[in-house]
Amino acid sequence: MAIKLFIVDDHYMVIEGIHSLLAEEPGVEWLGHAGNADSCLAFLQQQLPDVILMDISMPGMSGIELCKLVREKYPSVYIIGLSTFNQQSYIQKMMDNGASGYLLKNATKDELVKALQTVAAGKLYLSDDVANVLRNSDENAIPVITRREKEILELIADGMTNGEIAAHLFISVSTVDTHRKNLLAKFDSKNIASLIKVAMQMQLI
Amino acid sequence: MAIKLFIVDDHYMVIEGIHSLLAEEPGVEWLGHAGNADSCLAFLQQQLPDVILMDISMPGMSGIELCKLVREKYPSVYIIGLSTFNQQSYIQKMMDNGASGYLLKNATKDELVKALQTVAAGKLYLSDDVANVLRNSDENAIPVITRREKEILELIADGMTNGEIAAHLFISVSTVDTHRKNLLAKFDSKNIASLIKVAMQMQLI
DNA sequence: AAAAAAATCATGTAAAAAGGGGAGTGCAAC
DNA sequence: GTTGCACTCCCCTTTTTACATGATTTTTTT
Repeated sequence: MAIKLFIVDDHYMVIEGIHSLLAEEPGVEWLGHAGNADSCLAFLQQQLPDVILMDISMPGMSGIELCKLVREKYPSVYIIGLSTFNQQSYIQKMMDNGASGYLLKNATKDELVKALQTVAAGKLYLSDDVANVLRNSDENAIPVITRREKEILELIADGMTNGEIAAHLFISVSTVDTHRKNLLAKFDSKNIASLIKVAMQMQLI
Repeated sequence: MAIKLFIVDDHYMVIEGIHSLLAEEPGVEWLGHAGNADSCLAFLQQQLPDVILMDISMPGMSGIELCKLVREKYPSVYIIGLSTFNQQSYIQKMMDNGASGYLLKNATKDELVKALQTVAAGKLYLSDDVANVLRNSDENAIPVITRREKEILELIADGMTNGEIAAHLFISVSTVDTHRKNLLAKFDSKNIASLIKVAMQMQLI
């Protein structure tokens, strides 16, 4: 039986490219595409594909969030993340949210077909590039930070001092200082400059 | 006469998408594609297209640099920048380096064709989205920083203190402090945290 | 209900950055 | 041949951060 495929990507050229690549492929049935999360969710109420190819960066709700939502509502639908760069932060979040695979947009037709078949069979598919990034993720693992810490991290990045943040959140300067210290420790940074740099590289800001 | 088109993009799916979109288009002649800057330059020694669609982010030499090189060597070849996001930093650099247009990868077929025709006629093409980003670039203009300032900015982002930077560059702490102050002024930031954030958003680090 | 994690607050010292000023040198463009 | 710019250096004051150490309360998880 053919694999029923749906695509969510806001880049028309990519959709057209995949469509064209798979047009001659007998084992794949093209159900359609969506340009954003809402269209995708609307489509799923009508019809369920076997596999969704999902871009991680989209306007509005990101693929990361959409992936979680879809997997909760429709556990039978497998998801393959799709993006241009292999940053561990993205891949990690996508896999944590229930994706079954991850493809880079420079993948070949063979990789694409293999990924679809592997994932449709209920297995995980990661290209070599992507797997390597995840393998080295021990050293570059994204620190687990709390809601409050993230909130304060963002205020710091906006240029606010401890005093300003304290006033803004109606808490004491000491508390802000503690959060700041915990952030530095979690990111293994010795000052705010490198903290901000690393946090931004990890897409946390 | 048909527009002779060449594409440089490391994303196979995008090349395939554009190829598919333009397959039925009579006014466009598909010369081929390259996956990186070197292949592109090699191709140009054999044959000159009228227009190159060029991805700005590629492994090895970026589209920004390649654009400059191609325009210097082959002024008759017009270039359209191509990327997934419309960040003023990218667009600006591309246009500064002689590009004749800029397309987002979510462009429609109509936009694509129009861009090709406009650019092939020697005019500039910017989609509305892109033009708006450039129009608002007065407020968000990228500060002009000197070589030394950039060097010091990067060391700051790596977590070094003024003293450490001074020792590293064999200059006095006062000098580093001056550069630091000038950086804060140029970026209109009141502390290093926001400086690093803004500089990273502008792709300067 | 107990255990674990998160959020809150405090005191104190030392180090670094922010903010203000002024000033000399070398180099390239006009 | 002077104007402008980049780079260099110094002094001073105030503010903010970094580091150490300890503790209470609230929330979440098991």
